[in-house]
Amino acid sequence: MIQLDARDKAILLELQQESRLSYAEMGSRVGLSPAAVHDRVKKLERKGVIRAYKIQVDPEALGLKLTAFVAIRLDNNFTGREIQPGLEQFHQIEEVHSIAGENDLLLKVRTSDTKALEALIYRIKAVPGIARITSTIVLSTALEGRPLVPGESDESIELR
Amino acid sequence: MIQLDARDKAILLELQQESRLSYAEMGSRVGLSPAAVHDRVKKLERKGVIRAYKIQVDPEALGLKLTAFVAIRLDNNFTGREIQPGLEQFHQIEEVHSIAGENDLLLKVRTSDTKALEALIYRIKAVPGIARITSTIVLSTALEGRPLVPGESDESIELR
DNA sequence: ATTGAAAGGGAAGTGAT
DNA sequence: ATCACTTCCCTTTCAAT
Repeated sequence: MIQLDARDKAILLELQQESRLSYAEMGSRVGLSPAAVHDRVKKLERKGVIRAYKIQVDPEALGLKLTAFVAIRLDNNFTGREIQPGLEQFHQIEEVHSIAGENDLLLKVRTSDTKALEALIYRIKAVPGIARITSTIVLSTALEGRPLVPGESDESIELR
Repeated sequence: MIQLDARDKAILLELQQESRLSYAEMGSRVGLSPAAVHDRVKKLERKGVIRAYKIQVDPEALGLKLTAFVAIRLDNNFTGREIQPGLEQFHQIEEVHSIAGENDLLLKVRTSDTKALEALIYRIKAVPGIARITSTIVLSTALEGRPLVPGESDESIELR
């Protein structure tokens, strides 16, 4: 695993919230010179810790007023890996997770409305290997896109 | 709702994948001058279509090797809104959705391992109003952080 | 990791179509 | 509303210490 010191973590935390900060501004926040911050950021990019620079868009502004989680159970002779290409074609699918439990896949999807969700579900059902679909509609989203905080190796010691 | 033309959508699609593009580069991609792109981006920021500029971090690099979805059922006399402040304190919670169905809330959480997840679940259980927790562990993630594509108002016509 | 210098890009204003 | 151009200033980038 990659070693990150407190300053790397501080930099990552800042950039997860506002990636357009100048190196000077970042430097004064974490206590480093602009060039030093620059070096660290470039290293984090090279190591793949920073995967991409993106914008977060308001889904509603794009007309995507409905979010849903779609759980999929596969036929016994299919794997998630085989199904995946058939799912990628649907741009409404934002995430695809392989999961443990009753179902095999969990998708996060966004559509304009229930009608579009219905259409999407029918098309997903047509993908070979899919046995059952269970959809859960999101009524509202309280938190989303929170910055990831590095896992402390001793988070569990508070269990007693 | 905000009106977005084809060029706005093209700009948003590009920025969702790479937000550090120069206005010159963006302009040549969508067929506009740098200044025109600049104007549009600023407008999209002002309208709130662009919510934030962020980096996407590799969770594993931060030691977050476990992702899970935690479904919560509330006691009948509690609402999701009342519970939310009690959940925000846990930085391991990346998303909180209020949902329809058997459960009331669906959380996306990230921890370093199963032990840390166990500790988190116990602490969530201590939040007043929470009746039952059902956790689903993510085995692998095939897709995540896909760009949102504007919802076409006629997506459902393919249903027949 | 800091300093300093050079190159590039962003922001804002202008006038014109 | 877009374009082409110009200006200034900040930022990025890379060299050297």
